[in-house]
Amino acid sequence: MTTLAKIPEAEAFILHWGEMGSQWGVNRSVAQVHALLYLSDRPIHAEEICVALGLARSNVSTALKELQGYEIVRRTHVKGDRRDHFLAETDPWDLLLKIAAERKRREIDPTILLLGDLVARLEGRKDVPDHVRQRIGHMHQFIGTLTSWYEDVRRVPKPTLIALMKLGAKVARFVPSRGGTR
Amino acid sequence: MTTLAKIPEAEAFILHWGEMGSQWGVNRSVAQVHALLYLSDRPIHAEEICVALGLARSNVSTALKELQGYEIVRRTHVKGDRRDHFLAETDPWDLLLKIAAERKRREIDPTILLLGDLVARLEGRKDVPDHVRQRIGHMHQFIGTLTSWYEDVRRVPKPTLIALMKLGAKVARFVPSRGGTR
DNA sequence: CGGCTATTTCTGAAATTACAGAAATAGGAG
DNA sequence: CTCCTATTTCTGTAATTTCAGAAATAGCCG
Repeated sequence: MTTLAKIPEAEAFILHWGEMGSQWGVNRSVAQVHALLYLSDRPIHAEEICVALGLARSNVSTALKELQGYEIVRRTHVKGDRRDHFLAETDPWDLLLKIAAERKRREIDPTILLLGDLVARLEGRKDVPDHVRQRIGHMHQFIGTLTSWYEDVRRVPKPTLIALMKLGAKVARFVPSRGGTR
Repeated sequence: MTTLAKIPEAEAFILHWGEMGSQWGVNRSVAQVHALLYLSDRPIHAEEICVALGLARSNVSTALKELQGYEIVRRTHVKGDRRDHFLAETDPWDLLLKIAAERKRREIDPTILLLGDLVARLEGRKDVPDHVRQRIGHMHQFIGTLTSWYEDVRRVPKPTLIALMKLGAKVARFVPSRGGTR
């Protein structure tokens, strides 16, 4: 199988994945390289990725480093070939968790730090309208709540998590003294 | 209060919000306009936004249209002034739900359609490796599961949702025949 | 240690995106 | 209906980002 990008359906998947990436702040090439590896059942070396996607070697190199930063792609070696080969995470659930973890680290954590700092600086200031202090405070709290919820659920074993998702709104029944799904 | 962007803390918030936006695929100016309105306790007209943020009138116009598309900013009118004024959603939770709804509509729904189409085209094809069909199928299913979970929980009343979040991993206790949080 | 290949970093060019100002349009007031 | 102001759309320019190829580095093998 040397022709992944020659299968029109695989190509469509890869291109769409690239577009999705760029709409969510991930470099298009990075997303395409990921999609290619996701569809591959064997480790691929950088040069092959270049050919398959029509990207420059340098960009593929950067993309691979980025994907390894997310821990959704890892290096392996193929016997008798000293080039690095690359392999992607294939479980979509793991993929989501890994991406979430890294984006939290890169973007959410610094945001919480900044907002915390702003809240501290605004404390007891007479020259700043109350509602400004309050709204920055609310946002800080909200993101903090979401984040600790995330930290909580990411430790739940995957099968339990999947079971919970399938329950969907039914979990609302277990909220003390509440009716449930309206 | 005509000096929101003159408060260094407010300015820092607005600038950071803009950066966050661009990391998540939202135009920086759009995010900044939103941040300004979020911090304001009164409706603001377009010209004032331009001055406060140093953006071109045209970009502010585009940004406002975009924010109204997300339904997180709405037009109002101030007595004795025939210019449009704008006001932002102030509840972070509503904000998140509105943004999620719109991004689902714009990006996730089309993705599910595409993947569904690819899955259909790959059905029973002998010239495509099994694992390609399977992986596209898995991704299709996964995104579908996430989406129906989302459709489920977005109907849950906000207070219940907040209570559920605070429960965090404890909800795992209610998953039938599972131990819970490990 | 010298040659060879793989990989990463650097640099200028190409493409994309954001922008300001001008022009066009819309819509109320008189 | 005409004038006047607000708003949106259009257009050329500026800034940013992406990219390919070149140069530099690293690391094996004989």
